[in-house]
Amino acid sequence: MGRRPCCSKEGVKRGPWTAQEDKLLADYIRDHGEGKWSSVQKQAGLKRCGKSCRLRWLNYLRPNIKRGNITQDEEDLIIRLHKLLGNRWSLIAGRIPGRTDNEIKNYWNTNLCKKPLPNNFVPCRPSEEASSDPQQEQQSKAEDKLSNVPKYNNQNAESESSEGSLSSSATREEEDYSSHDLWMNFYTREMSLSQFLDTDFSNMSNLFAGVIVGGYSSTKPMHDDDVEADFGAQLAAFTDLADEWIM
DNA sequence: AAAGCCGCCAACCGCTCCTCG
DNA sequence: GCGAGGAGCGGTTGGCGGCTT
Repeated sequence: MGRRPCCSKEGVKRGPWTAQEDKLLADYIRDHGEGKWSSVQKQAGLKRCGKSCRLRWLNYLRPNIKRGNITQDEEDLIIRLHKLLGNRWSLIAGRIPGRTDNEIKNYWNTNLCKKPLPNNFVPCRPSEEASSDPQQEQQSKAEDKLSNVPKYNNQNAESESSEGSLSSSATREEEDYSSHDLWMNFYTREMSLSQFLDTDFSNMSNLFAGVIVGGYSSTKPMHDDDVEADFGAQLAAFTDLADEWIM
């Protein structure tokens, strides 16, 4: 295949993990804690590279991991978060207690990617030509900015979920918000994060809403500098507010 | 029964980001 | 400021099991 192994050292084992290897890794992390992956190989007596150990721990051995059976609520949340964050699987996973980025990514690619989603939302990978499109480039910058949003810790995520408004049975606001109204309600805390994420952004016209809806869709107009400036300001405010979510 | 196909998912790779000296 | 090494992330691959022909 021509692929270079991630660990060039001789004697580093690859492929499926055995129960014995799992035990060695789990014991090591129990005694020494997470991190220092590069020293795991030496100190735990594993013939695995640090990256492999880290992946195995995060995706399989870590406590409180839920496996399989993605619920309808979780699926709804994944769709909404993907709408908001794009392919930021680790960010999405950070907001869904017990799920790993790898599992969510796999679930998306094998299930949700095939499902028809509302509006003009394009859930799968961005098209190749996107990078050469100025509008797409602007959006890409916006997504980069959004990627700075820090992780929403699990307790917060759970408390959000427990409010019930993230569930599929949540009652949607019938109002056709302008994005400004939406933004002011969210900003003044009259609207919770759950309600914010539950909003039907497709009814909104301006760029901010477009980015939230958009993911990788390419239908957003970009006409003049004022619109761009407004978009930038809202996006910056959004990022700042996101910082507060985890406080 | 067997061969081929397909979907799922664990694991790997390459890249970027972060930290530290 | 810069480079090296480690950590983390997203895209991709490949093995395996189930299904179809």
